Amino acid sequence: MTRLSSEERRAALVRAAVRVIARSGLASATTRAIVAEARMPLASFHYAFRSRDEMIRELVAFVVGGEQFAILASLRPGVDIRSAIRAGVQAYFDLVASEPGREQAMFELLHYALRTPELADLPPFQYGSYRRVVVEALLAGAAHGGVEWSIPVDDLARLAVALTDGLTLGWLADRDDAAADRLMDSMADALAAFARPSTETAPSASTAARLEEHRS
Amino acid sequence: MTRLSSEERRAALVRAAVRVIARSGLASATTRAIVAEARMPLASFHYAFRSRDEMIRELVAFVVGGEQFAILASLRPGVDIRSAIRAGVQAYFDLVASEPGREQAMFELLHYALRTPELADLPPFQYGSYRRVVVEALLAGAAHGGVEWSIPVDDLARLAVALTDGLTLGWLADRDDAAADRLMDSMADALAAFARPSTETAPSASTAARLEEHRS
DNA sequence: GTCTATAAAGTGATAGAC
DNA sequence: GTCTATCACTTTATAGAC
Repeated sequence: MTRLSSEERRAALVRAAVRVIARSGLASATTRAIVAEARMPLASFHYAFRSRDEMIRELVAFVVGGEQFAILASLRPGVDIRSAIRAGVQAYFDLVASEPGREQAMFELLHYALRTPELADLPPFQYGSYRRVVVEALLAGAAHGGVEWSIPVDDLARLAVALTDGLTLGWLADRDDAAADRLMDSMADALAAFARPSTETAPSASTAARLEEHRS
Repeated sequence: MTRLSSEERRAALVRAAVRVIARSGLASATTRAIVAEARMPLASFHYAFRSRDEMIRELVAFVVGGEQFAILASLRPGVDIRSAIRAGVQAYFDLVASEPGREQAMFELLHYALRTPELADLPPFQYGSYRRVVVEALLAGAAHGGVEWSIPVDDLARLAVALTDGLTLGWLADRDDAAADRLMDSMADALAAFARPSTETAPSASTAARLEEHRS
């Protein structure tokens, strides 16, 4: 093994931890369970990480960064904004339904971080990251649909994230697929109600302006 | 002490556990921490409860039952439905903001129950209970405001619960009061959009009919 | 450098003295 | 009935053999 294995070991432990947490919950993700999943001896854990919390910090950054392509990948140009939103929400929900443990893990990590002072910076990072993805999707959707948003896109993103969180929690609680389907219809209606026909002749210029505004 | 103290002890331990969980999280709510909070010897815990999970089961029923008066108490007859919704959401949020640990505790209990097969019936009970309260509030609000809902009230309640869950999680993550305020405006707009002028001449009759329908 | 073996501090649950 | 004392086990983290 080369010296590079130190960095690789950290990554392997993080990936193993993600699997353990998704399968059995954060409380079951002991250092023993993680090294067993990664097929390593116990001491390797503290060889790679100073503490369990240090690994969790790296794990959150890893998972939050990776989770966000599904929605963006579901964007389809040329459809009306209500359909685009409905499809995007469906894509997110399909991801949740196909791997519920993964989404449960994200919530468990949030609540653990909220209770751990050393990890206090993770929740704002996690939700800031969610909103940034949704802002991009909303701007792209508006541009494709020839509409503009009647409230600041940051505020609309907050609403959309709140809705998806609520959708997820409600479905995790009772696993009612039909109810989730109806809820997604309502979500699409509610969000699309904030769209109005674009006043700009060049939609892309409007989009660029909002992007600039968002960067401030 | 009379024989009644057995029942009282259970209640005292549950109340102590609620305080410990709200203050320090579910993971810190060990049997030792709970009996210390209740000023009891350790053995009293297993004298009152067969196991820690048995107490958590009783705790969830206790807290879910008690949490629900704030929204209903905020109902004000005679105002338009959008204002009524906005005020109800604000009342809920004020409760969350005044005691964030309590709401965090509800989420932690949900996720713990989702990971504990013996407690699998608690999440549906918890969210069913939330929705039942919101259904009542929505029906009362519609009756007072002279409107009716354009989608089944059960579905609208699901949307409302999703929104409040998302509002709570987002605020817990970054504690942005101003953003929460704007989000509550959007929530009220979104929910009020599902109201339309009542077609019935007697709103109370319509309300009674829907209540009957809901009981089926 | 790597890992076995162990330390030190918790945990839920009980046996047995009062 | 009540509670002290303790069991059996698990946890994170590390010392020290290889």
